[in-house]
Amino acid sequence: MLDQRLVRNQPDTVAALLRRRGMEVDLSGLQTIASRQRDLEEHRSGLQAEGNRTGRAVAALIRTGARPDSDAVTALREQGNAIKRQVAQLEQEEHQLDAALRQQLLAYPNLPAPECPEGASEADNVEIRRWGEPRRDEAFKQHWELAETLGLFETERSVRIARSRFITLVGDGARLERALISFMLDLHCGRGYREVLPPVLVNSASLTGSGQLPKFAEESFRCSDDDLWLSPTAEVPLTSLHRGELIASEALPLRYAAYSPCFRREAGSYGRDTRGLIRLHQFNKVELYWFCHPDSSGQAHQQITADAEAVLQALELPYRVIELCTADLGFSAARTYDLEVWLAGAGTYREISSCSNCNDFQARRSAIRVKEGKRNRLLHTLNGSGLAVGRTMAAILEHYQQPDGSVAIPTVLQPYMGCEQLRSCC
RNA sequence: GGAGAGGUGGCUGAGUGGUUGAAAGCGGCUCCCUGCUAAGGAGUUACAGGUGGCAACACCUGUCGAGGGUUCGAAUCCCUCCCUCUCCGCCA
Repeated sequence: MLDQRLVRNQPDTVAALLRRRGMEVDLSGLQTIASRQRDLEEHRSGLQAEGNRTGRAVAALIRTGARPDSDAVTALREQGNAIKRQVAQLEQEEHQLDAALRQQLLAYPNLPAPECPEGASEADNVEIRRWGEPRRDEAFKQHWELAETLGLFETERSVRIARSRFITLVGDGARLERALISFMLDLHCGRGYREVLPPVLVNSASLTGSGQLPKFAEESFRCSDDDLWLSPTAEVPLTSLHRGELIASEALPLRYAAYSPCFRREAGSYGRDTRGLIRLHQFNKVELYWFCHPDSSGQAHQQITADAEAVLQALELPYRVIELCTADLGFSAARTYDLEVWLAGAGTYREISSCSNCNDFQARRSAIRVKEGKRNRLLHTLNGSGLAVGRTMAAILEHYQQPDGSVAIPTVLQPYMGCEQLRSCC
């Protein structure tokens, strides 16, 4: 959520920053509401002060022996009633303004960081670095072809169970998925992250706190009887893990690694990535999440990205790091690095992780602050996939495929798999 | 799901209509004292919004689970909701 003080005092600055994201907005209406709300609050609290004085005057009179039904007391009571009526009227208007203000503020995305490269579309994203050597061979198969030979998942039968864009992993496929999850969690926990296994159903307040609501309701599956939603990413429960809290600065940074299944409607992606593990309504992900001091989130962003890269490096999968330009930033992010893994079969780099600094955007929505001496400040939050598990499996299958149709298991995964390669079993 | 109990500051826990934003204790912080340690003494210690000030800070309003209501005045009375605990039932 944007800082309403910033909107009130410097609407032009805010509008200019939103313009960098490609949004043409007129904030004058919002500013008017914010200013009126403040004026109203000032007026109302002054009246309430007067009412409080009236109440104290009654108490003083009664204490000094005046009868409760005496003229002096009656007069004060009427005065109190008159004030109360005025306050009630002002409060009603103020509540309406509060609600309108919050509703509008919640709909605006985060402001891009100054370092975020300007751009008009994803074509303007900037490649930062590459790691590893992509394997290129026209004969390479795509991961779903390999998976079919190896018997790793069921496609048609998954439609029977749920519907399209759901997958059922079986045999070595199921085992490989589980191995990847364990491996990623072990790696991150060894590097200082605390493991979390969060609820998969989350309430509306949690989705609002991390930025999915109110704008992106159509992207999530909803259990409408209960004000619960299937979480689209562990970022949602992790943000709300500390929602409403005031945290001692010595406790920061808090770093969490959470495995969770993720559920997304993928509205508007009909026909894209219809085969394989790339785009599903349900997928597994290990998510990294930081609550950090507002002065150190820039550094933290480099670190969380490096932590996600560590997974790809350990698996020896070639990838590149892309910095998203202002036009391609997610709603809550001020700055984002995407990791794109090389898919040898598809012959292309595909997003496998997104590491974002959300600065105080989610912290303001979720009221998460740090206590620093006498002062309280909103802290900063960062999130990064470490990694999307299904896409990691796809990359492994394509990168480690052998001419004989088998797939080698990366060395670090072998203890988790109990084998060195996947072969057609049946 | 049924029956009961309860939600007060960082924590424990008083408080049933009038300077109670809240006793007391613990914890934290500052200072003093004592070779060190232990112990002791004094003070201080909630959050949000707003106004003024360069600032330290001062002042106003709100907040005792949330939202309504009664009253000149509510932590305290009434209503609704949420949550926690205990017992029973059900269940992996």
